[in-house]
Amino acid sequence: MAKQESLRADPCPMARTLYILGDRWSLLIIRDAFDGKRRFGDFQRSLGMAKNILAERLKLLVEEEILQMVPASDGSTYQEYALTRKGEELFPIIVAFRQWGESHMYRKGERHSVLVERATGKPVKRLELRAHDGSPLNHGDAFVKKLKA
Amino acid sequence: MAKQESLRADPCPMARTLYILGDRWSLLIIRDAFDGKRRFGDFQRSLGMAKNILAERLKLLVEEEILQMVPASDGSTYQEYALTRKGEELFPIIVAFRQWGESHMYRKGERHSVLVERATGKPVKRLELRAHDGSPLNHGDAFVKKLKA
DNA sequence: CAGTATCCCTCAAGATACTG
DNA sequence: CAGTATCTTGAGGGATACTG
Repeated sequence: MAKQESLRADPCPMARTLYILGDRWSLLIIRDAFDGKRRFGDFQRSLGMAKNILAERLKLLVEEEILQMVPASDGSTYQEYALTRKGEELFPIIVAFRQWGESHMYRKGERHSVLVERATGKPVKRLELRAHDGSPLNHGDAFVKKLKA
Repeated sequence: MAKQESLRADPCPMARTLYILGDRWSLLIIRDAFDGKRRFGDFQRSLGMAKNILAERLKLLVEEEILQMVPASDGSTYQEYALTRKGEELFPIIVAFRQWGESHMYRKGERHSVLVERATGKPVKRLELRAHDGSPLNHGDAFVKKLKA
């Protein structure tokens, strides 16, 4: 058990999403999933977190249909955790975090990993939001429209 | 006090970012900031969180130069919290969360708020990642390239 | 109004042992 | 190997009183 239930029913989409992802581990698990990890032990060794906590998080992520359990790709009897379509759609969140971190969380000269295009080997371009007319959409150019329940 | 120091020096940009944003409140504060809120009391009433916790979070966000304190826009003696450039660049993260939440955290028919373009009034388009050749970049098309320290 | 100072408590997280 | 079960700890968070 865990996780602040009040967020779950919040009217704001961000708050609801934070019910699942608003902690120190979930996004790192998902990062690892995008990185190709699928086995309980892979996550556990990669993240160095306690097994019961990992199990709890994985359970929530499966319940929320971000991960699904599938038969192991090798012949073994175990299950693996694979991203669902819903989980794959978290990719922009992961990339947004990565890119912001790359830009702002390193001292000059300090090296870090980079996300590159598989096809070209070039660093991935910045996530950009474009308006309907094709121009860049900045934060001042959008606002939240409240809808009545 | 608070916040897991180990993440702060992690080699992964995502992990470092989670040192600041990986909790249930920080991103909601920033969402409110994008929504135009600037005063301590605004945040406090909007989020309904304890004042000491809010003060703690605001302090970290100022230390990390995501918010800065500026003189109040009205004549009052108080300070306000404004997004820095670094803070404004969190916009894609906020939008990515919002859009994913809108797509996946509501039952069919359940209404929610929408982000619209100020100029056109149309809903903001999906954040998309494009490759250097202009084609859509999906999660399988990119990978993390490790750099040696 | 915008915080700070205390006190308290829950729960997220860790450690470890155990099981199919 | 992939978890579950237990126990413990500490930090994240809440409530409230106080201050410039």
